[in-house]
Amino acid sequence: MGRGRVQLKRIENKINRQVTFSKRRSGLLKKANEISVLCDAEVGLIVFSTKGKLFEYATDSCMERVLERYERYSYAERQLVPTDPTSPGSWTLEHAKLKARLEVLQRNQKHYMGEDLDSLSMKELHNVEHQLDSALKHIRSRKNQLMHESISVLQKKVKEREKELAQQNQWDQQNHEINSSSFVLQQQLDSPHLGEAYQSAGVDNGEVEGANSQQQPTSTGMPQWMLRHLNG
Amino acid sequence: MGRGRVQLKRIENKINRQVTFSKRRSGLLKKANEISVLCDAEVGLIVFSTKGKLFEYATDSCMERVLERYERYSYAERQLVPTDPTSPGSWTLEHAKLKARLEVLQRNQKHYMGEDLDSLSMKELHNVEHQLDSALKHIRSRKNQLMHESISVLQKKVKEREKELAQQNQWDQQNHEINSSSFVLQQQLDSPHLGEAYQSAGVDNGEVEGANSQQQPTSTGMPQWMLRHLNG
DNA sequence: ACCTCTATATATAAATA
DNA sequence: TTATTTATATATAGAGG
Repeated sequence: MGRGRVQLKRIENKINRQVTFSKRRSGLLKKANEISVLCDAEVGLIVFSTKGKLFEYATDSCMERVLERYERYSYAERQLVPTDPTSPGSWTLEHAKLKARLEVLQRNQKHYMGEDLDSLSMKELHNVEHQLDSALKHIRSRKNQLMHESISVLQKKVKEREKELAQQNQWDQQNHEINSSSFVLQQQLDSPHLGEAYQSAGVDNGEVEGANSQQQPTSTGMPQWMLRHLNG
Repeated sequence: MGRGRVQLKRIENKINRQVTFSKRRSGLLKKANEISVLCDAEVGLIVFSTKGKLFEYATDSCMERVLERYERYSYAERQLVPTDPTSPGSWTLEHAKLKARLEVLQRNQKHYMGEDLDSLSMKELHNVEHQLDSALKHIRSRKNQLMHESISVLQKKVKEREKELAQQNQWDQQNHEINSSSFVLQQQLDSPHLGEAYQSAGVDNGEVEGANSQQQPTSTGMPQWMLRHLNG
């Protein structure tokens, strides 16, 4: 892409290689983000430059999560490190126990993530479903709580501001100035509809855009300023 | 790129999303390979589709090496698990890694069970909610599938029984005996309304894409006799 | 799901600042 | 190094098999 074709082989000129690396790296990260957002895919991208510098992209900025999932995915195939029988002692035992627990946890987690369901009976499916349903309720409740707390904080701030402005108005009274904007804001925050909006936003689609893509509009139904306030 | 511009947001049409995913995925893998070769970089790329299928690229086809390097790199910064200096060697490191992963998994699992939510930010809550919602859809879909299979089996059995009874009726014809109970049962299973009930009970067939979460009641709408049959 | 065929949108090599 | 410009090479959206 560009003025000249490029052979698919190492660029020998060091300067060109560095420049190309810089350009293509940003292009690659961009595309990784795009496919993640556009296609609802989970992506992890790791790039080490020749000199060993690290660049990375991960859906939701959480490489940990991607790698965990990757390891879980290829766990079954890889036979997880055939334990070395030569190294003796309780260390090996400890280690084996740990691995066993890890495996159990991972299997469970798979189920909680809706994967690997074929091995479950109908009854087990029922159990998991109930568990997840209950968890979802807790989570939505917690979200609601957070949102209400945020609203309280905001309201307090607005009232303080209201007070300040009132004082200022007093001072400016002789000039017959009227500050109407603060009144509008207060009304918005007092409106019961606002609270309802948050409630439905929480229940509705749990979609959250990738942390890396700040440009796009949110699909949560929440206004940007609210998300920004809440995300902290 | 292409005939129309594309907003950087999730493609809602699921067909288009899938097609775009396929195209962009190959493009992304290609570019990952190109930068790796051209610029002598070490690259690891992991992509999970919405449905959980894994695609990957790694320099020299060795994701293991890339991930190890990555962990080493970010270990230094993150000070994860201060290595015990008394017992040296890779064993300790391996062990520490295992423990760290176990801890992470346990923490995650708690979250997936709706516990220990206070430590989560709003964004993280959103993510967990989305994940659980998606998992629930998979589980309900799987349940549905099981139910349909069971129904097929039952129908087959009933038809066999029907045949047997028909023969018996032939033999008993001279006595003018009529077996009415089998007729009733056959009617129940043939009723189209029954099938519809199962369809609406779970997620409709394999579709898991729709992100919107209906906090539908956990109850499946299945009659007890069906459950009893399926639970085995 | 995957391929083909365009018209366009993007990415980027090379030159330049 | 990093940014801007420009000419081309690629990638890919949309439509149809």
